[in-house]
Formats: sequence, C-alpha cells, structure tokens
Amino acid sequence: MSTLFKSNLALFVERLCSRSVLSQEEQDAIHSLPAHASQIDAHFDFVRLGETVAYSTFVLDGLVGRFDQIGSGSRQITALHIPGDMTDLHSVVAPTATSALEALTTSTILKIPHTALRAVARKYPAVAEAFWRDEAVNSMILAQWVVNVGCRAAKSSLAHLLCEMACRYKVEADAGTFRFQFPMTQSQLGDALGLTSVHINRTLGVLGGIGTSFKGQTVCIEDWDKLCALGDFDRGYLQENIRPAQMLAR
Amino acid sequence: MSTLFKSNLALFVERLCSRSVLSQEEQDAIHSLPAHASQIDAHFDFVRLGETVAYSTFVLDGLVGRFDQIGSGSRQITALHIPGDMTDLHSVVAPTATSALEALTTSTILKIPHTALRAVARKYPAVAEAFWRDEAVNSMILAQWVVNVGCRAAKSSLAHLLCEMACRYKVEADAGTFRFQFPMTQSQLGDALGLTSVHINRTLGVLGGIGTSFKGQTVCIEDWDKLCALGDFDRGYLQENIRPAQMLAR
DNA sequence: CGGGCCGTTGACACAAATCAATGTCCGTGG
DNA sequence: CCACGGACATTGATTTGTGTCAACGGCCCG
Repeated sequence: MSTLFKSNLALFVERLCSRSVLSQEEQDAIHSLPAHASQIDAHFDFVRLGETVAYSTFVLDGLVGRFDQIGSGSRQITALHIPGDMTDLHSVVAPTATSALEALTTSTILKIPHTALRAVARKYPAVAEAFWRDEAVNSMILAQWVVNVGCRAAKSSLAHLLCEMACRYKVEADAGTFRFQFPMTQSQLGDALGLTSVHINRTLGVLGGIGTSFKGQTVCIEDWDKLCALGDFDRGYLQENIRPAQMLAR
Repeated sequence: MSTLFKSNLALFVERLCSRSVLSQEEQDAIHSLPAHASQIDAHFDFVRLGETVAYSTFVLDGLVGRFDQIGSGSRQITALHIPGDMTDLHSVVAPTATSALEALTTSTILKIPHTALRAVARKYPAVAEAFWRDEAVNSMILAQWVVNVGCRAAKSSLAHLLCEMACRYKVEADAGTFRFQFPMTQSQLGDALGLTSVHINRTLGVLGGIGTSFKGQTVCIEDWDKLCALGDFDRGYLQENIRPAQMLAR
C-alpha cells in the first residue's frame, strides 16, 4: 500500500464514511485500491460519449463536468464534480458512457479499475452499500438539477447552483461572508443552467444586488439567507453527514 | 413462496435480468421477497417529501411520478415510473425522501421492505450489483431529463419524451404506426417538461403536423423517424437489454 | 505586439408564460 | 332526464424572460 495512494484515497474514504458506516478493515480495503493519477488539461474530454471504460474516476483536484451534447450543437452540463467526488462510480455496472466527462479546468484525477472496485464491493457488502449510497446522492443532486433548469427563473436557478456549490465545497463563513474559488466561466455556467453566457452575465448583475458576486472565479456571498431564499435552496438533498443511529441499527 | 407474489415480482426479475446476469437461485430469492400490494388513487402522494420510508415501491399498474415542489408553488416531475419500474430502490440506502411520489393515475403498487431488499443484496452480491445497475439506468434517464428541460425547445422536448416512453413501454409498430396508452394530462406533461399546459397544448398541435397525436390518453406516432429527429432522440441511454458477453466475463 | 478567450453592454427578435374566455366531456344529484 | 359543477382541452391577445446578433474592452500569453 503506497503512502501516496493512501493519502489520495483518504478523501474518498472520508466521503464514504460521512454517509455510511465502514469498519476499519473495509476502510483499509478502499485505501488499498489500485489507482493511477493523471493530470488533465482544461477542456479535455477524458471520457467520450459512447466510450467503454474499464475504470472509474475520482477527482483529486480541479473541476469536472458531465456533458451531454444535442444535435443542434448546444451542450448541457448535467453534473459538476469537485475534489472528493467520484464522477462515474456507476460505470462499474454500466461501463459504456452515455455522456462525456470533461475537465472544466486543469484537473488531477485518479483512475480506479472496475475490477478492483467490483472485487471490494463483492467482498464487503457494506462497501457495496456505501458505493450505492454515494450514487444515490448523485441522483438526488441530479433531480434537483432538473428542477433548477426546469422550473426556476434564471436568477433563482443561478442562486441555487451557487448555494449548492458552497455547501459541497463545505465553505465556512468568514464574518458572515462565504467566499470560495469556483473555476467556471460564465459560458460554462450557461451550459450548466441551460442559459446563454450573455444572460448569465446579466443575471450575475442581479445577484450583485443581493450581495452575491462572482468575479475572477471567486464567489462571494455576503447574505446567505437572501441567496437561499432567491434560489429556493434547501440543502437537505445533499445528504450531508447522514450517518446517524438509524444507519448503525441495520 | 406465494404464486401471486411470484407472478407479481416476475416482472421485476425480468427487468433485472434484461441488464444483469442472475443465477436461478438469485432469481428465486427475488421472487420470494415479501411484498404488499396496494391500490393508490390518482393524485395521491404515497410518499411525501421528507418522509422516512421502510420499503421500496414497485409499480404493477398505472403511472407514478416523482415530484419536486418549489417555493413558488409550481411542481416539477423529475421521473415517470411505469409498470415494471422500481420507483425508489435507492431508498434502501437513503430512506428519507427528498422528493414525493404520486400516482398520476389510479395505480397498483407493491411495497417491498428495505430489510428484505438489503438482506438479499447482502447475501447475493450479483443481486446487489443488479440493483445498483437498475438505479444507474434511472440516473441516465434523469440526466437526459436535464438535457430535455435544459436545452431543448418545447416541441423537441415533448417529442423526446414521447419517444422515451414509447421505448420504455416497449411499444411495437403496427403497420408503421406506434400506438400506446399514456395516462397523463396535458398539465402533467407540462409539469414534467417545465412548460405550461397551454403551451403543451399548442406544441401538441405542432407535433400533429409530423404525424404524432395525443388524444384521449393515447399516443399515436405515424412517423417514428421524424419524431426521433425532432426530439434528437437516441435510445442508447435507456440501456435496453444490455446483458451481453461483457457482463458474463467479469 | 497581436490574437484569443472571456466578460460586458446594447438593440432587437422570439419562444413561452400569463391572462382570460369558451368548449367538451363526464359524473353526480335533483 | 336534465341541470349542474369540475376537470381538462382549446384558443386568442398580450406580456415577459431569455436568446440572438453584434460590437467593444480587458486580460493573458505566445
């Protein structure tokens, strides 16, 4: 077990343990998974549509987007993955990609072979369950994404996305202000929300009016409650730190 | 093992076996799951937002929608479930509902306790994997739903939905025409696509122009290729009958 | 110095929402 | 049997949010 890998995968173990209960042995088994780190340039599609992959990808650094392309050429981002996320754990059970994965900014990823993931899931049912739960959370985020692009107005939709990302990045308030790096262009934000970059730009202007700014890839939220209200944001769907008693008693 | 239950759950086994390889023993274990059938009236929410459930739901008959409600009162349907679908297998690993489940029409459902589902998943890793795969397909459908409401125009979006449902219902062409029952109102279609019922009505008029009609809850598609082209539909994401050699060699 | 990429702004077009009225069907009760 | 009410479908007039097109400015990087 390489120390390097152990420290890399520690983030993954930590993520799983935030929602599932794993014994030391089970945690160690995940630490020991073989993993191959690689750096991906911005805008590079490291999984293409229709491609059959033999590994799942864990994000160590950067920002990864799941892209779906439609005939007319416009692109829709259906998921964003930040450090600590598995982008496609489901590829273990469905290895042919139905959407592409692209690094939105220069990113470092870890490729973990399906064979190893399947082996650990088969040996430890609790690990299989933790994987399943992790994917379930991704589905919940995706369902909220549908709501966001489906029936919220642009400013509300953008507010919701910023709230979600602040939570997922576990941003802490500094004197009432939440500030974090968010390396997306306005055009990419448009692809995520089904809007044009022009409209994103104007909508950011509106958010400025309630104390939320996005300049130079830095989000700054001065009034969290107001942003949540505008975005109709309820963090419940993120299932943060759901590992209480009911999980132990199974 | 009751014959009644066996015939009910046979649909579920069939579904799982269309994408996963299960031994006879594993199939029998699913057949033997305890299940409680119940009839749900149209418009009744049988799982409410925030509720913690102890069972997953299988649709025997009717049509079930997954609903998300936003502050302003408008509703967004994020998934449709037809007979043969599990609506919330993921509730085994995340029992607190982050969206509601409602019968769109009078429906018959089967409630299967989480304890039983978890037990069979723990005993048979291949079953756990089949469950996981089934959920992965739901995620792929959800991702397409994002694309649909996010960046397609109304007529394209509606066309895509009708194509998807025709495939999921496994509709066969009759003299080049696909015809099937689809018990949704125009208002519900609007909730699914993030459009108003008025606009759905007008858009259905447009689809009439390319030989697709929806009258009296019956969809009739005279020109499949044209509808697919309009909806930019590629059925690949539905993962129909993905159970070939690569799955056996694992 | 020059060429891209990104952000910003304005004028205009258009798709879809909204508001409102009317029509149709169907179940219910007088 | 007919009158009524409610849910759903249909249609028209108008408004509005967002897209499109276009131009310009800042900035980084080669």
